[in-house]
Amino acid sequence: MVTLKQLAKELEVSISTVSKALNNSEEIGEETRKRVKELAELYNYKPNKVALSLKQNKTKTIGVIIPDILNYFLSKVLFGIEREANKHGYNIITCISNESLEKEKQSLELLANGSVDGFILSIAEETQTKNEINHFKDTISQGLPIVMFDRVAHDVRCDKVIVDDFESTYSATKSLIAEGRNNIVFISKIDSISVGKLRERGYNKAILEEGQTPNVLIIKKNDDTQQKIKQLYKKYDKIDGVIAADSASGVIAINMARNFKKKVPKDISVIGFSSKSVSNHSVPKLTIIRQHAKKIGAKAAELLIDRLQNTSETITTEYTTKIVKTTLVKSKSTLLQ
Amino acid sequence: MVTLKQLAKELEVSISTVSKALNNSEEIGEETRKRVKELAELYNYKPNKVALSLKQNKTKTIGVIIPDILNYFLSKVLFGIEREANKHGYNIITCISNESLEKEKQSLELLANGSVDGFILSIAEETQTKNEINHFKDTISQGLPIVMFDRVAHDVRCDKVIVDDFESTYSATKSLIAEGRNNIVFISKIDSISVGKLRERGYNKAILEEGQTPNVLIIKKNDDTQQKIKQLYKKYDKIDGVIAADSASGVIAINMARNFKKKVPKDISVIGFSSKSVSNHSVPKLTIIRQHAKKIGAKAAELLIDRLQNTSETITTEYTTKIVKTTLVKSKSTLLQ
DNA sequence: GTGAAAGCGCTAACAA
DNA sequence: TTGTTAGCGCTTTCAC
Repeated sequence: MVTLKQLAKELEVSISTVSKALNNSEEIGEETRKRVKELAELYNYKPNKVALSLKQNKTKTIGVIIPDILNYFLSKVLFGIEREANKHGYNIITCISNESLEKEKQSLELLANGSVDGFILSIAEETQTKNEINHFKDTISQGLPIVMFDRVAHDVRCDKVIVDDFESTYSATKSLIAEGRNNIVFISKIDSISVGKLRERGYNKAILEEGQTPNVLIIKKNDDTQQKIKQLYKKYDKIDGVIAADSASGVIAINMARNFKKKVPKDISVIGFSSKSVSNHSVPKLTIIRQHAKKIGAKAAELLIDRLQNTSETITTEYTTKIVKTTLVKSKSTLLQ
Repeated sequence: MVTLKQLAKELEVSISTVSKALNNSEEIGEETRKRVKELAELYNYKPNKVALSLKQNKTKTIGVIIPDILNYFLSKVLFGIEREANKHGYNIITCISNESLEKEKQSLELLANGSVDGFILSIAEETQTKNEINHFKDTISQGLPIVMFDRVAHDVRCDKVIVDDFESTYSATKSLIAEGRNNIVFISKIDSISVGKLRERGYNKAILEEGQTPNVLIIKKNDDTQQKIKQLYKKYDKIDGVIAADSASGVIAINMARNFKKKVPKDISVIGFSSKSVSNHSVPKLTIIRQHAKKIGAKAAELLIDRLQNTSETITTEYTTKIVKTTLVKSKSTLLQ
């Protein structure tokens, strides 16, 4: 990489002249500016990012910590973050906590050494079950702002972007009830995280309001989802509706239904929290609750960057919690229009 | 963040003393070392990463450019890269080219300003169709090593990690033939990228060797995969085998087969390039060609880091192409054991 | 055993 | 209009 020094030497001017010329300073004469720029162009000069970061005490880099990169929703949020960040000239350093508290702590500490200007994260499962939040508080008090999305800790004072998990599950359940279903089961592989619990509560509320009895199937990490759903259908042959809290269960519920001579959506309706591309995996396609993952990511990035750029009175600014509303996208796994 | 300067001031010693003490230099007296370390501990001192990078002219950061973060295989490779990189004390900056040549170029240029020590990437679709490779060559000649994985450019001299696409598709096709299938169709949504072409060739070779006629269904980006597969089944009712080049088509082929009263695997066998978790989306589960994505990522990271650390005679070192062999993982969508 | 000083690449206040 | 200098945080050589 060419440096200012080398350009200066070759042009026989001082380093600061070169620097100013390249930054279009009015101080520098037309003629010199032109010469400098030409040489810089020729050598494909690019200001050294590291030096700039050191000088300006900011890196234009965001640390993103996500629990699981193989989760479609989370990847999509990451996508949204990356795009929005890029738009504002920020890069992202990605760490994967792998649902582990320890790794999450490490990542936070490792990047809190000047590598990034702030964090965007979704909390690891272990962190949620152990209810640990001190590492977040420490980071924030070191002056590094955090924006949490999806799985958030309400006791940490920071910006947040969340989904209306409770309401959307409530109304999805209601819509199945409106179809005339009265044996609706709730299937969840994400029982242990906050959003999973919220969704279950939304389902419960809707069911109880109708005087029906909740029926919940929790699938654990190492369970065989197909087996579990098969057993469910075997045990309750009256099931006529499924609300799936995760992206796979809904698809599997549809595909498995045929083994029990249940026609979808004639005999049973299915709605899942999933994405368009996964909803394609079942025949008929799954009706989904879309979470607008990209938008969540973009919003999180926007909030963080706003905060980073309002250097002045960061302290006084109140923290925001933005709710990104879900959308029910109807496919052929449900009856209602 | 506390700096050496602040520690030095408080301890009433010089900055260099503090630095040396923290680095366990033998030059510094036992007593002083202890005092320094205690204060550093107290203030939770961490050496500023940016300053270190500037001083040592390396960032311990790897730039990763992937075409599509929503592709399960690519995300999984990213996971492998991240884990291996972390193990060696490296962080990763992720850029998503979104299959665009322009974005790929930009990312490369943007990070080639001292932000990273080298790159790991898989080539964007547009880059492959336009057969552009100069941006890679430029980056390498600037002294930033590149490791390519999966979709590689053979004309660029750099380390590569690839899958045995041709051979594995060839032998998967052969295995269906061995089951007695003689109307095997090849379905691909990744026609335009190098690996897609290799897989198709592997299929063709196996089919032609048996004197059968290849039958290929190409699905374009905006096509409805379910519709396409439905039409296929309608048009060729003799189909008794499917080789799917991408992760979704195999799953859909299975789930759609039932609409045509085809029993899987009695009447039709299906094999797809996919992952364990997606293979679960079909009933019965899809037999897959596993690509060991995490291993590919880990290997790529290993190759890059090796090269970065052999500072001495990088030039003389020959470039490696590592082939990570796939594994056929049998489920209930095929007959053979 | 400890400290002063240079230098990594850059910007910017100040001097000329 | 151009140059000198200091300084961002750190390591390291060399002097004391």
